[in-house]
Amino acid sequence: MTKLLVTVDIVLFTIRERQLHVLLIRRLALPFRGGYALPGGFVAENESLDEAAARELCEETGVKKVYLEQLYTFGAPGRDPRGRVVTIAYYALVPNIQTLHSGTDATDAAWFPVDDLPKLAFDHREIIDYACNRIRNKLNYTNVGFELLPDKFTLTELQSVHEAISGESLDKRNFRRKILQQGIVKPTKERQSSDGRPAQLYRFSK
Amino acid sequence: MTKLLVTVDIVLFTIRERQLHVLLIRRLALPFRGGYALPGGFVAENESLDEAAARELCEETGVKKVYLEQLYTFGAPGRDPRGRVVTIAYYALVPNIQTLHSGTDATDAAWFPVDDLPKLAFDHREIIDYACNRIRNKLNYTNVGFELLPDKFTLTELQSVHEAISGESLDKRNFRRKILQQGIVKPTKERQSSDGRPAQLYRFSK
DNA sequence: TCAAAAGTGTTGAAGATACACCCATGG
DNA sequence: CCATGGGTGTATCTTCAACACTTTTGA
Repeated sequence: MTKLLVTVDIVLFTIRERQLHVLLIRRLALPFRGGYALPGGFVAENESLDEAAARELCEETGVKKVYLEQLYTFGAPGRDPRGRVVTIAYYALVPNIQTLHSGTDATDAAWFPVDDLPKLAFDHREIIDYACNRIRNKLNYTNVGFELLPDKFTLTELQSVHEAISGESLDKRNFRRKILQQGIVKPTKERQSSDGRPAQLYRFSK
Repeated sequence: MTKLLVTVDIVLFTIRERQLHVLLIRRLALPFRGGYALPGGFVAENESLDEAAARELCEETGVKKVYLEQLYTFGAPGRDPRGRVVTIAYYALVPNIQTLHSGTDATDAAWFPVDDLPKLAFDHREIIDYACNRIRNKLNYTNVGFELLPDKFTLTELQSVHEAISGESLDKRNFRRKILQQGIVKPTKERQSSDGRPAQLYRFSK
């Protein structure tokens, strides 16, 4: 009946410059002071795990109302030098536009591409790897990609999200046919102009 | 930095009479004394979560060396009347032959078909439902079915495992073709006699 | 008129599904 | 010889993969 320290850690993903990025914060406190780590913290006595994850994410990054899902629980005895700490890992998805208000706990919060990460505190590297695998698999059987895009988006942007996550490039025609056949997006009346021909903007239709 | 009680609970599956069953134990202690619950118990200070799950499963049911995989972590504040308890749920698979040595903690350990469960303690019903969904999904992209069979088995037995888990009946010829094409089983030199024509025994080839 | 990205169909291969009869054994 | 479960092939449909040119806009 020993009690243990219980934390939540969150792998927050976004897409920037066609690459999958995760948010890391610089630690102010020991251990690993000055090192990079995932946002997270201790679970309070009277909150659910999901609530704790949402609260910590908001406190440390200012990010609210995001797609948040439990990932896996890590509890190897040696994973935290302070003692026995069990952490319930979550992952979260946000579109790129969100601005990051650094909260009180964390100093610098910064985005890193998942295939160019700095040295990480604790077992957070392992947690990120696990999250990357999960999101890759999830892409194959769900429409999780929309959580990484703004309300309105072009099909090319959606394709680019899929490519960033899977790491493989897709055929434009096959991709568009598949998405449109599924009927999970509907066109808006707007178009997006950039460099060449303006693109139709779509919206996710649940 | 409050410490919480941390437990593991294990959903142990097997197939009996062409139906998916789970193992439940009758509780000796309060709360829910005399009620049915999943095997499980507190995580000790110096063991990993996987170790805790394997240990508790062995202590309460005598079952060793099984397929064991972490499922999900349940931690709603009101889920245990004794106070705040976070549980890391696991699921495990065993062939039917295993005999159950009731350990010291548990009295009656008994198998129940998953679609005819008694009233359960805590949120264990929710945990079992979650585990059933996981194993059903897992069947589609892995060879998890073999864990529920003895070393040697017939293709009809394997098919029956798939049918018990998915709840749908499969075409014999299509099923056999798919399994044999995958090359994941190899025939042994033995056959199994029962009522009609003896069946070829196969072995799983990693 | 040029550069840049959007948009659009067809064909072939592979995989999934539906379907019915003969075979080997024990009693 | 009969009951019981084991074992086998084919035709069709659906799904996935490969592949290149025309269109619209802004500069």
